[in-house]
Order: sequence, then C-alpha cells, then structure tokens
Amino acid sequence: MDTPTSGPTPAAGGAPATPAPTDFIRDIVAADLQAGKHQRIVTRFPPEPNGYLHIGHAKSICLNFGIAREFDGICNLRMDDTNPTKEEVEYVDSITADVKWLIDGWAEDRLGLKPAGRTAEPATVNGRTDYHLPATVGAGHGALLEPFYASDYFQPLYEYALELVRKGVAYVCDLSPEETDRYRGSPDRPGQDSPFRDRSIAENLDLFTRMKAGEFPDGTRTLRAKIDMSAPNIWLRDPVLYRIRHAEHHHTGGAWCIYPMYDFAHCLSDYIEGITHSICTLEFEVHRPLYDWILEQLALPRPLPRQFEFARLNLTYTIMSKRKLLQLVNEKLVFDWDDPRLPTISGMRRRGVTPQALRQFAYHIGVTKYNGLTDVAVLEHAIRDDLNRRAQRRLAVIRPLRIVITNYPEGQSETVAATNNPEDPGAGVRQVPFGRELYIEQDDFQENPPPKYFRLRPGGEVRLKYAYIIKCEEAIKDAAGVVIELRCTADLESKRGGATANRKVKGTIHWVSAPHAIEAEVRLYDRLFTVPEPDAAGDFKQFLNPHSLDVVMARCEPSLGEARPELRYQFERLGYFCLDPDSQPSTDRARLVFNRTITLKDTWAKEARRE
RNA sequence: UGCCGGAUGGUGUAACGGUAGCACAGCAGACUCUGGAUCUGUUUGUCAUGGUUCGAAUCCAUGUCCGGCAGCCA
Repeated sequence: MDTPTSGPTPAAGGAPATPAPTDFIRDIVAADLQAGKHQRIVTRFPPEPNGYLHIGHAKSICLNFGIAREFDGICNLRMDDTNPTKEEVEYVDSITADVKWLIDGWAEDRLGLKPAGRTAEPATVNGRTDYHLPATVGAGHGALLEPFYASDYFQPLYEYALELVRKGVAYVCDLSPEETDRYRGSPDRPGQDSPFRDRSIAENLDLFTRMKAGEFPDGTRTLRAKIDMSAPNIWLRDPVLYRIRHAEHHHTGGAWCIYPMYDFAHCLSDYIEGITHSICTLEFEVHRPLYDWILEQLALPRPLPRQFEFARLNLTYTIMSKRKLLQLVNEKLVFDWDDPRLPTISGMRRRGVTPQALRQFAYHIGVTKYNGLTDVAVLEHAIRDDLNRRAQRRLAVIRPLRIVITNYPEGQSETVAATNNPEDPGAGVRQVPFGRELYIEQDDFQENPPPKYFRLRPGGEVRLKYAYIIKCEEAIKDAAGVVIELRCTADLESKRGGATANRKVKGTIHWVSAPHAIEAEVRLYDRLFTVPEPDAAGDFKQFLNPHSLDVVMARCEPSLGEARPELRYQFERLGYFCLDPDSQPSTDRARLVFNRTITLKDTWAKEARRE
C-alpha cells in the first residue's frame, strides 16, 4: 500500500513495499479512467459531525484517499451536516484532525479542501445555471483552507428544490410524521398517495417559500419528491426532501429553518464538488435509485457522480456504532472519546497505534460487498508488526520484586550496553545502570514452577538481559508468606565479552537497577468487551470487560525520563508503550504516564493456560 | 410472503472458463541474551442440486442460508 505500482511514491516509515491494492471499486475506477470518462478522479470522505471517527471510518478514509493517490486524484473532506440537532463543532474539529493524522505522509497531498468561508456560487455552463465548487489541493495557497460543508450548499440546494417544484416533481405535504409513516405502506404492501400530492405548482411554490420563511412550526410540513407510492423500493415512495427545524446550526447559525434530508443533499453535494465516484457503505445501496433520480431530474450541465457501495468494517470484541460509543462516553463508562480502549481513531492514537499500522490493517482486510466480521487479531497483528519495526527497546518492571546480588560489591555500580532496536541496527545502543540491588518482574520468579518454566526458581539460573547470569540462592518472605525479596549470586564473568558469556541458560529476564530506577504510572489496557460480538444480542454494556484498564506504578530505566510523546517504546518482554498526554514535562515534579498499546505475543501464556 | 445485495478453510480476502493462492488465527519444529522477532513445515475451503463445456469457484437454472431497506437520522 505504501508503494503502489501505479506511482513512484517511496515506502513510508521504513515499511516494506506492498503491491497496490485491488478490489472491485478500484477496478471500476481504473475502467472509467481507461474509458476516458473522467479527466481526474475525485472521491470524498463525508462524515456527519455527530461523533468521533472510528476504525470503520479509517477503512473508508484509506479507500477514498487510497484511490485518490493511486489514480492521481483528489479526495474531498466534507462535513455532511444537514441535521442541526445532532452536530457540533467539536466533532468537526476532531474529524478534521483525525483525517489529517491518518493520511499524513501518505495522501496529505490528495486532501481536497476549500478556502475558508467559500460557498458554491452560481455560474453559467452550457446556458444553464450551475453550482460548482472544485477543491483546492494542499496548503500554501495563501488562503486559509477548511473542509467542505454540505451546509455551505443550502442556498443552491434550495434553488434545486425550487426547480423540482417548478417541474412538478416535488410537492409540499401537510401530513404529520405519523401519517407520513402510515401512508408509506410497508415493504410488502404499497403506499398510498398523500392527499396533498396534487397541489398546483403555484401553491407548492408558495408553501415551500413560506416554509423557508419560517411561517410553519416544526413537523407540520415537508417537501417531498413526487415519484411512486407503489414503488417496490421504499425510498422511491415520495421521499421527504426537506423538513422544518427551527434550530441553530453549528455552521450556518440561524440562517435556515428548513434543512435538506441526506438523500437530497448528498447527491447534489457530490455534484457541486465534481465528485466522480461517491463511495459509501452497503446500507445506502437501496438509496442509489433515489440518488440517481434526483440528479437526473435536474438536467445538470456537468457529468454526474456515481455511487458505489462496499461493506462496512465489523471487528470482534468491540462496537462500531456511533450511537453506542456516544453512550459509553455519556455514561462515563469510558473517560472520553479518546479513551485508549475505544476503537475511535483518537483513542487508538492516544493508545499508541500509528497511522501506518491502521493503513496496513485497512490494506489487509480489503474491500468487498460481503458483510463479514473481522477478527481483531488482524488489527493486533498490524499494530505489532509496525511497532516491532519502529519501537525503541527499554527496560521497565511493571510489578517489581526486589533482588540483591550478594556477591556484587556494595556501593558499586556500572553501566551495560543495551540495544535500542534489534530490528534497526542504526538505532544504536544506550548505557543502562546496573548494581547490587535490582527489581525484576514478580512473574519471573516462581517458588514451585510448572514444567517448562524457564525463569527464576530457587536454586535456578537465569540471564539478566544485557548483564549477568544470576542464581537464586534464597527467597525471603514476609509474615504472610509472600516472597518479598530474592538473594542471588551472579556469575561475574558471564557479561557480554566475559569468559562465561556464552554459557547457555534457558531464560533471559528484564530488570532495573533499584537506586537508579524512575517511577512511572503505567496504564494496562485490555479488550473493552469480553465477548466477540457485544452487539449481537441484548445490552452490549453487560459485556463490558471489568478489567479493561489496570493502573500500576512501574520502575523504569532512567533513560525513560526523557521519553518523547512522538516515539514508541517496547518495554522488553512486556509490550509496546507510549507516553500519555497526561504526563508532565520533565521538571522536579515530573509525572510520567505510559499507555500500553499492546502486549508482545505471549506463547508462554498459552502454554500455561493449556495445563 | 416486496425490493436490493451477498455466500471460497476458524476469520478476512485472491483466482475475471485452465494447478483454489495469500494474510490472520491454529498446530508442529528450528533459532534466539525479549517464551518477542525471524525461519521451516502443516491441519482446514468453493452453500446445494442440476445444466452448458474437453474443462466451472467463475457461465445458466432452481433452491438454501445470511445481510440491508418501512426516520421529518446519516
């Protein structure tokens, strides 16, 4: 994905070259280009600003921006903001930031924006009034750029609606919402014509104008397309085009009290922006005839956009519904939209997942019309694969057990050389302090270990990574019988370069020098849900994992005091970690907070479970 | 019982009338100063039944199962 065969873009972030993806949508785009249908491909990513973006949106972003970069096109970012009661600027801002983060270094030169404040102005094309707002690509135009907004087209949309009325294919209907439902019929029973269906064009014009002027309360009238109340496709049974909402809009303020419906706004927004391929998810498939109907009725002078549908992403052990994510946030079951346990883009970013990993994941799952359920293990693999290549290795002990090397001179210390990244020799080495008193992981000692346990046991030997082989001579317990300290001896010749350096011991464990260690809060995350399909039946909240967050105080090697928020770390043998924004910069009151992005694969855990 | 769409190993995805492949997961082994990484091997699949064809996952027919659609949400 980072090196499409159709372009010379070099691999990003050291990721290996991957062939350009192919799928049925890219096939269509390639064929359309081949047939000379378009001079330039324009796609769009059109979220509604009513929540934060999640990994399902990431799939769509990768598809739409991926097509733009592979076919030398553009992908517009557009707020699909036609419902003032659900949308907020906070969401506009988070969406914009998340998109930019995800495409950075990959397709940021394909991001279609427009000068701030610009709306679609009428022009004359082939003797017809036309509205066209082509994208400005990339920054540096002097002008401040912003995303597109469907709400910037409210005036053109209103003009188009008037045209449908004048043409006699749209009418003002006085039915209440409940009556409208009843008249619509059901999937296997045709609907009935509204009693207001045959109003004169003049009356419709008058009424629609007065709707816009604010003469009628919410819910009293709608503008409807006049299509066919007996159509087998429900969306062709005189769908509502406009409804009355006396509500403040986050982008247009109080300018309007009638708002277009999705079906009316979307196809025309696509047209206005010159979109060639309007790619959406499967549930809009039945809307496509309406999408086409509206555009065709208006006899527009430029080429029409075409809609294509693909299957949205479903992932095991999580939920994707914006409504349910909002519920978790509102009910404080998670801290916020960027809670690292959430599948939101901002949550995953905070957790330490990189954009490269997300893109690689999108590449691997592909694009089809089959509505499946993707194993979260595919995501986890993409994350580990990416982090393994980029993470700086560090030593940190999450649940400390004190040990004393009795034959190491008191008061003495030294430093040992530690490899920063075995996957990247260029990353070099660092010096880590070593001394008589250390911390090791509680898990790395067992008094009565099971078979095949390679770590420390009474009388047993283990290698301290980058340092000496030690032998456990004695386990000291407290009054309750729990082991609180280990007395060990070291083979002082077994350090790298020493006489017995090549002695084989079965286990190697990590450690930290006790007097040099710095403390850090470490947040250990696990799956948010305990079942693969929390959405499947009943209340998803009953499947919340009570152990999805565990906070511990870890002892870390001193170099972690200079940890940087943009870097990724592997705490050796534990997992991948990154600095959380809750951390305070290194002052005398420094506070370090790390998030565990993901554990290392643990085949021992599997082995232990098997018993 | 209306309309639209879909069905390939456990999961996701390729094969576009010519040897069913890849990834994840699983299993077995090698290697390892991370029980990580890496490497090797390996179990498991074309929804069913007919038809066309020298040859069908692919084309046709019938059936089965699954998903979506009845907001003045998107």
